[in-house]
Amino acid sequence: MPDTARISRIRSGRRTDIRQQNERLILEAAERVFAEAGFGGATMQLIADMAGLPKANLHYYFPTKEALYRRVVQNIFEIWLDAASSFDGAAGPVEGIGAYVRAKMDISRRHPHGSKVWAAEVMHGAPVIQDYLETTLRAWTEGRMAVIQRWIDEGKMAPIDPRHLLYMLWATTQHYADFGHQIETLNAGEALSDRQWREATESVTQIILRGIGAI
Amino acid sequence: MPDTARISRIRSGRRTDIRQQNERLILEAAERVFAEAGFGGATMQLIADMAGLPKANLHYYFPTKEALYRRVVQNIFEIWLDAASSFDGAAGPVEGIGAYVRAKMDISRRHPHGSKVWAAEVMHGAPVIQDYLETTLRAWTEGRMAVIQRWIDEGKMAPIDPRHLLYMLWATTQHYADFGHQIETLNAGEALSDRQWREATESVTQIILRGIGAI
DNA sequence: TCGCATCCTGACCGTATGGTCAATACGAAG
DNA sequence: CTTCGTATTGACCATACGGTCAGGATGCGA
Repeated sequence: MPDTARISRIRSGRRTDIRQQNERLILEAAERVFAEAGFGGATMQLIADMAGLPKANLHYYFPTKEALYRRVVQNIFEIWLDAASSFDGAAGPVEGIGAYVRAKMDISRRHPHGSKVWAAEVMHGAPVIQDYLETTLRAWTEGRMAVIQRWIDEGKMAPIDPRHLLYMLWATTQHYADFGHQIETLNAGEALSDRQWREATESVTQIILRGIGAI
Repeated sequence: MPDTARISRIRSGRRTDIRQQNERLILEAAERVFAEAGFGGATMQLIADMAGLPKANLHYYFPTKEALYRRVVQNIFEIWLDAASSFDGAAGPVEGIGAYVRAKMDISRRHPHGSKVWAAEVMHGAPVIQDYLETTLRAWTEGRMAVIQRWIDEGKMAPIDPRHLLYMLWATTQHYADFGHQIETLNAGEALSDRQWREATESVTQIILRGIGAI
């Protein structure tokens, strides 16, 4: 029924806007609350207050707390996977890994809440995204490991175990989001400035690129 | 009243054993449950079941859930600080950082639950250990930064920002505990073997030591 | 055996939370 | 103005949870 579909889409143009806007509002609030309180510590009431909506309205858009949480985790996972593009099409480790570190540090700065939700989800045994780990993430990882191995074979870097290099990249970049509070405390209670973020990115990139013998 | 104190200590020798044993039992169960479910998701009932004690008994030894949680976090913090000794008295970065990485990887393997509880606590804004961060951790960090800076001045390693090097050490080593489930999933669902732990430690050590120009 | 401190625990309570629902408001189309 | 699908919301409910408490068990010293 292309007709009714089109009509419905046209007719509900305004309504669709409301739906999208409210869903976005709720998802942003949820991301923050889940990150700061954890799944168990987060309450629908708190998310509702932060989104400026009555609690019952949340259940109109998301049937359960778990469904809302699931969407938040999925959103993060997609953002996170997008950074993969920085890795691809690079001639060697200096460009590829350099770009990847920069992209991931950028995500840590722009989506600290999302990174924390992801970290907590994995720490709890990945109850809702286990299948993603086993399919998408595993495939992604194997693909990049192959790329790194090729660089090694081509003599563009030292013979490092690609797996542990990837873990190191993830750990180091995500640390600036997940442990942002600790870093801030050790920075005299101040959030990192633009300059400090640049220095952090630079330090990480330098140590790793030199560490794998690409410089 | 040293007399009564001594008498009491002697008389309750057996009782003290019971107390210590039960507290340890509860703390171990709590560490596991807090790590797997988070503070909000953990229930006293679940901890009690895992410890093999009735719930009311938990409240006999620990007045509140928060008090129990606080003890768990403090325990981890102490274990974690002990790894500092590996850092001290080292002639240079190869010995010092090498030993530190080995010690921290060992902690990640032996106390994965503790590491996760610590990570979650920091991610939530360190509600119960903020003062530790501002005092003990800050002092510890500044001390090690000075050591690293000295090594740099002595030409034993490249001029890396000591702060970001420390963050990198923490991030990388703790990743093997905090994201252990993800690592396991990417390892065909198998926990890392002795050999794989050794390889991981070796990879991390190699990349970092080469990355800071100490090799 | 008795007294006493420690330890144990089933039953209970107040509260907070996720979720439901019926009633209502809204707004576009005809 | 009427109709109808969508969006809104206050009131409500069942449940689960942290915490309490009174009564009892245990075991050691005198």
